[in-house]
Amino acid sequence: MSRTASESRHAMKSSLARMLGVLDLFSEDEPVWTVDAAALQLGLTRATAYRYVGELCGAGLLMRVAQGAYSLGPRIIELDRQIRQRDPLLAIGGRVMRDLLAPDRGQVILLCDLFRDKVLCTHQMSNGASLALSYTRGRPMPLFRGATAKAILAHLPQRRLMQLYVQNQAAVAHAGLGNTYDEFVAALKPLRQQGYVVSHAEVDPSVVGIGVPLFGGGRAVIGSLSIVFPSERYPRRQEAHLAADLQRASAALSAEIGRQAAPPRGGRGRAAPSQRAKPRSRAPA
Amino acid sequence: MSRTASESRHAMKSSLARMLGVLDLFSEDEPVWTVDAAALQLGLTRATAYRYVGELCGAGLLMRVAQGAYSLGPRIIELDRQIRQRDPLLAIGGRVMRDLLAPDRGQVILLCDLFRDKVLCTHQMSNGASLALSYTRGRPMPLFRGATAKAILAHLPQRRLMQLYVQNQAAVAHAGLGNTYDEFVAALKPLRQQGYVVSHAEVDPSVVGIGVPLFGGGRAVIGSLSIVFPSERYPRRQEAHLAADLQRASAALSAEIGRQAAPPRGGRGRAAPSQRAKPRSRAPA
DNA sequence: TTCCATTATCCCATATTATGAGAATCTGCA
DNA sequence: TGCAGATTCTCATAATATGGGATAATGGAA
Repeated sequence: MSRTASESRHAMKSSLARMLGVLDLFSEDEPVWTVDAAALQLGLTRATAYRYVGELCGAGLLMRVAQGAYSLGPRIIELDRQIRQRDPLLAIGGRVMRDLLAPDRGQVILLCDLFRDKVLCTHQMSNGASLALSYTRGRPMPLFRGATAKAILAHLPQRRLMQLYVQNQAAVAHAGLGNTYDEFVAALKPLRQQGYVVSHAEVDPSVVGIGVPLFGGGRAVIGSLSIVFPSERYPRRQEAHLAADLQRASAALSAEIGRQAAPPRGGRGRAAPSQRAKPRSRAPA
Repeated sequence: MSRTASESRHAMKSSLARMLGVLDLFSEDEPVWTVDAAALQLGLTRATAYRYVGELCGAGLLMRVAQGAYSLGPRIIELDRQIRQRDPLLAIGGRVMRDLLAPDRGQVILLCDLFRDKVLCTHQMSNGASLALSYTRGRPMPLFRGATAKAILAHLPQRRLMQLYVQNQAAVAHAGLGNTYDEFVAALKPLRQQGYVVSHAEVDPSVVGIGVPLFGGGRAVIGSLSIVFPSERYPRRQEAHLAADLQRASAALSAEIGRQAAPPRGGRGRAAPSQRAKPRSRAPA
């Protein structure tokens, strides 16, 4: 493992990753940054920090709101719209999600992604102005509480579970998922086998949720699909039915997604990438 | 200008920019991409394309939805929420925007950014379910039609106007802003001098809008603030009043933003970056 | 199950390109 | 008008991104 003499400074992330790290600085507490502050925080040179910020501004991911003041940029909003409009999951899942709203009992349908050891709600659907949930679009939630989260958790591969456990021992215990790794795994097993998870007021009081995992491509979980009721209107009798509906929806989603990916073939297959004639004008150098 | 022997391939954009270019591929028509297709489209090697996509997935800006299928990722949704929650413009402008909704006439308040020769609506505020506008949050709109757009256009620096003109001669003419550059500039002058722009059904039929520019830091326009009415409820009498209100709001916004940026000083100044004690754990190297 | 077409990762020498230090310039507020 | 801070430049150097192709994983079909 002889590394000539580099290390010392950067945690050997590629410069690409280092630059994207700038985006992580912008939090609810500190939504506006100075280039110098960012440089300091990330251990970058002033020059480099200016270069990064410059690039990111050029891409619209950052924006200069005033002299020495940068914040997240408009491109993010544009990209978000692109997702709302054409996210493949939503495109496919839209119908099935709407179907689940059928008998209106104040329920909300959530489509969530697994992201960085967190659950992130990416799409939300309801009949009207509905119950105030902690799960808001775009808000990362912990992976250990609530049906939405556990539906994912229960299907994570061993390796990942182990990592998660050692890094979140306290949270796991606090969520009642066991005081040892073995207990943790044992607690998840029935959830995985059952194929769906029901939770009562684990995240928000007076809220009941049913969640099922969502598989992308092969076997890997990429998120979950769940339905959430205000507990006083929760149709307990139909729990199994609802769960089955969710599972069916999830399966349809996974299948369809697999199909979307398919057609690199030249035939009639359409959908995917399909490099059009490429008329983009580029300086021919 | 001797450049040893590089050029030929990349349009001499930094690798950072090249990588971010991947994000631009995802459009409404093609929301899912194969790595190979992306490589082809952008003129990248397979290896490099995989590296870029890998990085972007790591940052959550992209996501692998299935084998060989990538789409925009959840981090974008998270960042968008961060903006909705804490965008400095919105944070400051929230109150003034709300005030403008006071006598409910079905109006909508728009906060837009200038972005890449387009107007991009970043925040939208209304009383209830309201008129269907072409201006949707995150949708880029042309710079030549509508009060929202022209309010920005009228205050762009000469250089920028010239560029814009040569690249959009047809659009300018079609918008009735002149058939020569001089006419174009002449058409904008009164709008700039008046300080606000009123438009009738220029973007959507039966819609009237009043827009004022928004200045960031120094003199540069960074966006616009506008109010939009269904034309049958438009209070023509109060046009001047409304415009003045908007201008006041805009001025307040600009001023406050300038303040936000200020306090790199150690004193009582708070707000901005303020590198806190920095307890973040980093390998001390 | 086995096979096949793709997708994805690895490897490593090389050159491209990002980097850092500080001077020079610009900016906007007082 | 002046000044402090913000931003851009310059350039030599080292770091590291690149590319080509071999290799390994993957998932669907037979």
